[in-house]
Amino acid sequence: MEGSPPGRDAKDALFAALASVAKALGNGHRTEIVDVLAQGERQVEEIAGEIGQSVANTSQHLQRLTHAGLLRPRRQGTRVFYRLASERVAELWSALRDVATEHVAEVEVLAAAYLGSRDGVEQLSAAELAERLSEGRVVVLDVRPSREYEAGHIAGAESAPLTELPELLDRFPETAEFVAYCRGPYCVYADQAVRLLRARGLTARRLSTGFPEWRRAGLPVSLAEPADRTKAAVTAAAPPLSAAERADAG
Amino acid sequence: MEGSPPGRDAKDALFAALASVAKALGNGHRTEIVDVLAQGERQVEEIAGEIGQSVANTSQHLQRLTHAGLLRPRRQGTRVFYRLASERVAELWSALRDVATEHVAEVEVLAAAYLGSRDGVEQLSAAELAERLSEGRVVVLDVRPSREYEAGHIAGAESAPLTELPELLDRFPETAEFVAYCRGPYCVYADQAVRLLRARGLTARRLSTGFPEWRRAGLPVSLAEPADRTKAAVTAAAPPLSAAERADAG
DNA sequence: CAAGAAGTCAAATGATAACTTGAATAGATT
DNA sequence: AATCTATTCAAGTTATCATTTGACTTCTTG
Repeated sequence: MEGSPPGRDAKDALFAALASVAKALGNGHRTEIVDVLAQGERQVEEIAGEIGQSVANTSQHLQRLTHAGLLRPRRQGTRVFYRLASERVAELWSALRDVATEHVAEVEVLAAAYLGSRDGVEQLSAAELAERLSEGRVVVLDVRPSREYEAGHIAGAESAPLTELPELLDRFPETAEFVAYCRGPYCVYADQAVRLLRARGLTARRLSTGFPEWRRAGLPVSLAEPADRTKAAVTAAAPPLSAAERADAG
Repeated sequence: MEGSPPGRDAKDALFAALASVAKALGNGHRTEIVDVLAQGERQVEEIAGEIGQSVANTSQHLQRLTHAGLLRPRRQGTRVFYRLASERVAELWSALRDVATEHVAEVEVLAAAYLGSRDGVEQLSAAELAERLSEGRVVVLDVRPSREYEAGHIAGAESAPLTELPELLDRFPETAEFVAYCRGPYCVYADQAVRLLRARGLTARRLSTGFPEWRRAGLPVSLAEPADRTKAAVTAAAPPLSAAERADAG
């Protein structure tokens, strides 16, 4: 081997640092964490429940994500709330997910295995939904846990967590055109909601993406007051999601 | 531990598959490869030279990137040309780089160590350059190796590889406003060109990003004919970059 | 068909990652 | 101060990764 050109070590170090961010995302549990945190901040135990891992292990994953610059923790008493470091982290996650969807054939198979057959689950793009919404022609159902709805939702959407969905249906005319959405393209709630509605003979589709993508696209939303201090206190006072609520969420 | 909720394994498998793409980018040499291939296709030995690694090792990295869906190889005789699987892969790389730049403090330090002091190297955004360019007020210098210029460059730019830059300067008026660009924000060529020009008392700045970002922004470019077959033959017939040309490129 | 060139494969080694378990903080509550 | 709770730290095990070396395959050229 001939001698390395000058700057080789510095260049390697620079690119290794750039790659460190990808490394942090290079684990299924950690991508799941980012996906959850794209909906809003969470404390360690809640995240552990979402990803089905021990608290200790989850804590280590959270540390790695934090050191990689992807998360920003916030202490409050004995609790630590984690959130994405910025909106661009959510954009990075979307870009990653889209490339994987487009170029990794395996993803399609695994998505079908997780979400169930998508035969009867017709999709709708954000642009299409925005148009129909402005014409008042649809009933939009946010099927995420109610806490996520409260933190922010598509303007005009109704909160309809899956468990409560059947009882809520009386409110709407049978001829309504329903659109369900949840956390993102690989969130099961929306698929399940559409299947439930269609099984009752109603017209229903799902938004192809989720709330974070909708908001980033600059489409109309209703957000919780950005008064962080007081809002944070309220959030902390609320009970964490029950095991039933968070189990198997996507 | 209580039993896992149904769908947990399937969900883990799905997110692991999504994370596999990040894993592929989670190595400095592989991010360097992606950065190089964002300029156009290359054969294995050239890539090995660019990243300063053995051909065998480079080949393995290329395999990993390919299996992750990020690259698409093309055989031609005994040679194998690698290219990015799609434009979105380049977008993913940009998103990753931007998040790292924004949130990893270390990057700034390492960039300074690699690129040298940026005190005298003023930057210019793509939007600013586009405006000045349309008014004909600047001389735009593409300081990448000439082969990359030929594959595609900013409309109106002159090819000025660093080694030839000094001799080319006679062509331009001393009062000209120079803007240099190369592969991306962490490409050394542009910084070196700006320092060289300024040392001669000329007015020079660098484009803050690089050619791939310019093209993706939809700004005006000159591209080699997209007649892939014939063009590929021509490219293959051309000699690979010399060690001097590719050494220390960024 | 033999020789050469470009890539890939396979085995071996040292380094890093993921998860579990049990202990240690740090702030809240009594 | 003593106790409780949420989170983090530390150690240990098994698995995966990066790199080198040398052999192997495949296509081209004489």
